[in-house]
Formats: sequence, structure tokens, C-alpha cells
Amino acid sequence: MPASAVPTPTLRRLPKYYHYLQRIHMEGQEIVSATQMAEDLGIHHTQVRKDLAATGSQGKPKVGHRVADLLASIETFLNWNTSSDACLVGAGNLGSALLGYSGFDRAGIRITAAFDAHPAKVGKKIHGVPVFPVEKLDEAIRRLHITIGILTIPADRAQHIAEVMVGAGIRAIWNFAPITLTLPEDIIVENVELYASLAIFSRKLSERAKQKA
Amino acid sequence: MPASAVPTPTLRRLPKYYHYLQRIHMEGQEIVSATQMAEDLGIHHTQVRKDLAATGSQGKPKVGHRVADLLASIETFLNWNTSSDACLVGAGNLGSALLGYSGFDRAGIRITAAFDAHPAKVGKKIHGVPVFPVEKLDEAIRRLHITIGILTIPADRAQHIAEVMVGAGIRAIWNFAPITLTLPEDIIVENVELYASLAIFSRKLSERAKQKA
DNA sequence: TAGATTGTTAATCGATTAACAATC
DNA sequence: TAGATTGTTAATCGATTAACAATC
Repeated sequence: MPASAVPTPTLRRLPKYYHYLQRIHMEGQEIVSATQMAEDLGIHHTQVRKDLAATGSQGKPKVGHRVADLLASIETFLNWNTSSDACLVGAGNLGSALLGYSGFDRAGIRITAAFDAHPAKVGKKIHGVPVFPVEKLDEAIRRLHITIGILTIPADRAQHIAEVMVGAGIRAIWNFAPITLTLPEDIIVENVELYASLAIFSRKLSERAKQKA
Repeated sequence: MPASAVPTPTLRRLPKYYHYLQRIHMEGQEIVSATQMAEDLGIHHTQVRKDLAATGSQGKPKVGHRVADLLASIETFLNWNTSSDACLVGAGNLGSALLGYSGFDRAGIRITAAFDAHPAKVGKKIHGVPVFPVEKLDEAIRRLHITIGILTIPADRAQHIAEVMVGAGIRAIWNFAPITLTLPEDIIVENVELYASLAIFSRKLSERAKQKA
């Protein structure tokens, strides 16, 4: 059985639920209904129910869901409760920002080494993570048995570095460069499309400008 | 006529085409077929045709599309060829990264002022953009007639700052905080869901881990 | 012309929403 | 119990893919 794959839109919504639940959990709320979540998040309540069901969580009729249970279900479902080592290539603006994000650590991705092509960056620590010369990338991946790579370099170098990563043993790449990487089928690639959101934002702005005119 | 709205997935794909076209344009390619684009980007060719048609661009049968025309069409469609002033609140890791992005400037969003709550940041310039104390936010938005706000602050302060922005005249907010903002209907809000991509990445990792086990 | 490509119309697929039975 | 809530099955909606006519 192919486990009836969870829809991608559901996966994209899970962090939204997760952060919302963390917030109300901190505020002391122990029980929440799908109805309340739906209202607060602006999502249809049936949608919320299906999404939560996908994580394996169960609620009680008339009562609702235990907030702590939902948080645990999402964590388990996304494997955010186990940790893997990752390396990051490109300690520029965006890369440094990611190194400073505590959120990824909580999400099971521990960045243990960073690499950069600029000598000025090498040898320093950024948010506690040491920066090595990019020439050492291959060797370091092999020696530390890292299987996850994060790409925060300009598009024109991304394909090459991705190939070095894969050659050294990386099995999954979280790619922030705005380019489609061509890699062996068995390598997991997930692209972060920052500009996708910008396009939607720009279009909304443009539409309103037209309305006024 | 309600202009038969362009599908959101199409909008999300446009920057992908745009960056691809920029690349081949720089390499000197003047003509490209939807077929070639589809292959290189891993998207169905009919999809590419529909998306390009949505921008108003036209190709020539047997020939293809002029790369320069496509670039211009996408720019016009997304209003990336006209520029608007924006302010950014939260000059932390992510905020600083955005201030350093030249891409937004090209996409018609010119960040003219940044604000931060930490005195250590105030008075400095980050990538050429001056950082002011967040207390000055309301006054500055009014004085400079800024209508676009970018939120790169922690979730627990996002709703409050968003309200200050709206109160001062901001009409559109690009929100990087992982929280659902509650604002008047006529305010444009576009959320950047960094964690959505992470959830998909985590799930893929988790699925492969299960396969092996 | 023949054939590659465009661009549109129809069919399929998948996600969202609606309806409703089950439960405490 | 009555009613709120869960969770599932059916209907709708919208995006993707397939089929095909138009064009140079």
C-alpha cells in the first residue's frame, strides 16, 4: 500500500497549525476545537479536520482536541522530534539568517557546519556555527557523514555546489537559490520559492492600482 | 467583467520562468519555445503555455517566443517595472537579509526605511538603508507616505506592529512572521510561509527514513 | 509543402467544501 | 437527553493534463 500520500497543501498548512497551537498552549489553553482553529486561522473547518486527521491525531466529540496532543502529532508526523545534521553553503545575508533561526533546530535540522567562498567569512562563527572554506565541502561532508544540505548561494553557482554535495554523500537538499537543480532521481530536493510569494504580493498591489485608476 | 482572475499557482510559477529567462537571455539566447522551457524547468508544456498566455505574451508558431518579450510581459504583468516605497520592521537576521536583496528592488519594491526595537541597531545603516527606532514608525510612514510594509519581527509582536502600520496609512503588508494577522478587509496581506517548505522537506526526509527501516 | 510550434477546448485529476452520521 | 463536536462520505470546484485545430 502506497500509504495514500498526504496532499502537499496539507503539509504546507501544518506549520501554521503548529505555530498557532504553540501560541495558545503558552497562553495556557489545553483544549481546542477544529472550529475555533478554523476561525482563528481563516481556514475552512472541514479542511482543518482533514489536515489534523492526516497527522494521526484524534479528538473527542463534544470536547475537541488536546492542544498538547496536536502539537505532538504534528511533530511526529513531520519528524520534527528527531534531529539530523545539516550543512549550509553560502553564509551571506540569507544564509546567516538561517543560521540564527532557532526554529529549524526545533524542526529537527541541526546545522553543524557552514561553508563560504569568501575568505573574509571563513574561520568565523556565525550564530555559533563555524564557517569553513567551500573547498573543504566535499571532505567535511564525508568526514562528518552529513546527509542534508542547505543551499543559500547565488543561482549561478547552485548547480555546481549541489553536484559536489551529492558526490560527497548528501541525500537531500533544501534549495533557496531560484534555479531548478538537475540531480539524480533519488536525491530529495525541496525548493524555497521566496519570489513566489513576492509575485502574489506584487500582483495584488498591481490589481489595486488598476482599480483606482 | 471580473477579469477572470489568474490562478495563484500560475503567479507562483512566474518568477521561476522569469529567473530562467534572465539566465538564458544573459547567455545570449533570443528565442525560446514553451517546450524547451517545460523540459528545463520540469513543468508540463501545456502549463507553461497557459502561464505565459496569462501574462499576455504571444509567440509565433514554428518559431517560439522572444526571450526579451517574455521577460517584459512578466515584468509588466507583475508590475515589476514600476517602483513603490516600502518600510521594513525588524532589522534582525531575516530583515537584514531582505535589506541586502537587490532582487526586490528589481521587483518594484524599494525599501527606504527600516525600524527596530533594539537601540543597538538604531542609527546604523544596513545595506544602505537607515534603521530608525520602532517608536518612530507611525510618524515616518505618515511623513514619507509609505503604503507598503514588510514585517520581519517575531510572531508575538507582529499583530501589534501591523496595526500601527495600518493606522499610519500602510495599505499592503508582506508578512514574514508565522502568524495570521487580523486586519481590515481592504488591507492587502501576503504571508511568506518559510515553514511550509520546511514541512514538505521534513516529510520527504521522514518518508525516506521509513522506507529504509 | 511538411512539420514544429502555438494556443484553445475538452477530459482528467485532485483539493476543497458540503452534507451527514457517529459520539460523548 | 440535547447539542456540540468529530470525522467520513459525497458534491463541487479549480487546476492540470490531454487532444487537437490553427499557423507560419
